[in-house]
Amino acid sequence: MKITNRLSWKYVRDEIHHEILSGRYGPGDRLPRDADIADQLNCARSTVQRAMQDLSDIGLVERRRKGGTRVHPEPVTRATLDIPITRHEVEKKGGRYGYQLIMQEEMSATRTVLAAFELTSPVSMLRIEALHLSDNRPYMLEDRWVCLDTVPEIRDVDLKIQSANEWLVLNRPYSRCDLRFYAISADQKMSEMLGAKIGDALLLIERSTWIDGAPITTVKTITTPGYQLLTSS
Amino acid sequence: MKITNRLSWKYVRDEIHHEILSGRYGPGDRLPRDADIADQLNCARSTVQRAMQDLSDIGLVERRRKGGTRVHPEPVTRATLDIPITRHEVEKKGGRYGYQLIMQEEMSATRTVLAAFELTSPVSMLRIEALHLSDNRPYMLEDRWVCLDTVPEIRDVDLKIQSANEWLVLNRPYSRCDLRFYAISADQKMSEMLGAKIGDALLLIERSTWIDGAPITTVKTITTPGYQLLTSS
DNA sequence: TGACATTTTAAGTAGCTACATATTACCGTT
DNA sequence: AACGGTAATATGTAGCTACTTAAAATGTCA
Repeated sequence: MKITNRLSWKYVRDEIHHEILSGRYGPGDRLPRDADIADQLNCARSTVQRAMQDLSDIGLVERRRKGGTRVHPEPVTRATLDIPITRHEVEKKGGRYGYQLIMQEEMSATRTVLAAFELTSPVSMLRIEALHLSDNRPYMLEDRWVCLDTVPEIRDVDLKIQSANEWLVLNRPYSRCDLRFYAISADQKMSEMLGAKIGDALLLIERSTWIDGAPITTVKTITTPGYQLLTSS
Repeated sequence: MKITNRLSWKYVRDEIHHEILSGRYGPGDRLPRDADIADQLNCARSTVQRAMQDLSDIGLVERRRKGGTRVHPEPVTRATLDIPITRHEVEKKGGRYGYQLIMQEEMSATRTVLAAFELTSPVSMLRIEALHLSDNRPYMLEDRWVCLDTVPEIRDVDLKIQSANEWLVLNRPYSRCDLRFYAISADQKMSEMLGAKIGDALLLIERSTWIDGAPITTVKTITTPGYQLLTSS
């Protein structure tokens, strides 16, 4: 049985992380050069490079050619959010998923929608309103605009059967995605749709996607009162 | 002038990404093995490995030893959020930062707070309420609990001068951070503090941090009506 | 002293080899 | 057909070398 004396780059990463956590290096402090750390830990520079890359990715350190590596002077809390397909989200929570198409209509994009896509000239779009259900109770209301120039095939999809959410995610990968979170008060229509009271505070998630610069879809999803969005890790 | 015919791993990554975006490979489909892609693109397997690692990180593909690489069958929207120190956030938006300590008191953690930390036995904590200002107007209200066992030094910090937010981020790195987003209606107190109307929908961000399993702090931040949280890019 | 060019440095990238490890695939036995 | 052990295989990790590149440090000259 050979005991591996090789170091994984994750070990090296954690070693450096701990050095920082311990207070040995504070915000703005410069760390030794990769080669020296490699020397000290008796591993290759490439291993340290990989470890440092990761620490840089999570925002803990800042690396610059010639400048060396230093602990990030303005630490940020960096979090990763996973937003799944709504059907999967409901089913993962143990609910039975349901879906209702409220309306669908071809029309020209409003100024608000154009703004979300950073466009100025008018574009023809498919506007969709739909309600996602969990165990026959309202779960999420979605107000979606799909760009017909970019995704003409959406016209051939029966949105009474399959949700635009799922069809798009499965068939139209994106290269850019902007997210926006804020709170709104339920108006008359929302409260009816979601079974909430008028004035209830609701979390709104707005998402816009592009493929190579061309707009795909922008959607506002509103969830029932009390809904919480959590980080993945 | 020598033109570099070397491929950057990012180029390889984007190449593969485009193959997926183009529809050549759909959700669940298996991609060629790294070695073959390397062959085809005339680069080293390690370059493909790096590219694939990245695609795996963003959740686009799934990789398994021997199983090969396949396009993620349940695509998720993966977003990265950066939450900066509040002072930096205000200053970046061009506001003049201000800060008021509302109250600070040593007390035992409530059940809610213990639950946030996944604890059961009582812990003594420092409870802090503070208001962050932008150009002398309310910007963010924070309701914080700091674990005195883990961070006894907080007692020596003059929280009337320096915000706990900033002191903690700069002096107490964490190894785990949970985030939670939801919407609430402004009550009497919140509306007074934030200059909002009672019932206004507000975005609440809850954040709890640990260091090697020991709780550091949990904080609820409430921002003024209309506040939006955006993804970094 | 200040502006500008040159050198030096430390990280970034790429390629190669070698070996580790987790699964899948296969085959023989019962 | 069910089971179990073995081989095959694709990705993961580590180390090495070589070269590239951005930027800091230094030196030079007006």
